[in-house]
Amino acid sequence: MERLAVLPERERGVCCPPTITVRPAKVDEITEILKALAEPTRLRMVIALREAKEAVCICDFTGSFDLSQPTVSHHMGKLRDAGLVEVTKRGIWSFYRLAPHLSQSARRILEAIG
Amino acid sequence: MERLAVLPERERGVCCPPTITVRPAKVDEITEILKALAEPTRLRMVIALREAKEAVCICDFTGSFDLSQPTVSHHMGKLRDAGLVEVTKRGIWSFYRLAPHLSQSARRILEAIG
DNA sequence: GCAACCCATTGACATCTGTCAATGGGTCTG
DNA sequence: CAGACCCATTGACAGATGTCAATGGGTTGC
Repeated sequence: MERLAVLPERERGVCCPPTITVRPAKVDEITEILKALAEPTRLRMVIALREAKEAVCICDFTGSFDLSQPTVSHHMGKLRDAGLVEVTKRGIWSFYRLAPHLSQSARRILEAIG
Repeated sequence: MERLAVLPERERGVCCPPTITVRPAKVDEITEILKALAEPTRLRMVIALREAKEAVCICDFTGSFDLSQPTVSHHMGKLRDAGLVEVTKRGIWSFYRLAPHLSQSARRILEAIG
């Protein structure tokens, strides 16, 4: 009721394009980060890496997630493509951690989730 | 180099499942929010609504985004399904605003973007 | 050298997603 | 009432995405 009162007055055929202050490049950057995180497995991976004291290898995730190893590897690759995680190989293992130099956007989003 | 030193020691065949502290229900909730935002058009819509003083109608977005009206409506429907926006109809217009009672997760993510 | 192990890539497949044209419902003006 | 306007839904289609089996490369231990 009272809420209707604050609706703007409008005239037929006249629209009011909203002001978009964000630069298109930034929209794309944030979208890429959000796309990487908008999947349950990848979200759990990132949260786990955020909490982890040490780097985590693929076999650790393969053991705890109910997914095949290629699928786990595929998701980690997406996170890597988005620049959110970093890999270090030693011996037969690939150890992953959150990227140390994340953009401010990425850092803020990672802090906001979970 | 020095980074290798902090890699955990591992034994073949023995993996260390990472600790997942987040509840599965919360993972799903956050994933749904991120999925809704992980698209350029919807991200711009949400940012515009966040900046807007007044509610915004579909025709406003249709005018400024280079997309057909059904597509704009489709994206707004996704934001509505995710509970991020709220609609009030008056006359021939549908006015959208950010949902007034967002979950804490949603609020934190919305603050982190843009 | 050989077998076991870890991991990434490829190929294949079903599902999801973004887009538009067409349509129809609802509302206002003349 | 008739026409113009705003919007949501439907149907259709191309492209992206998540998943696994199969494969191969690289490394370690025997």
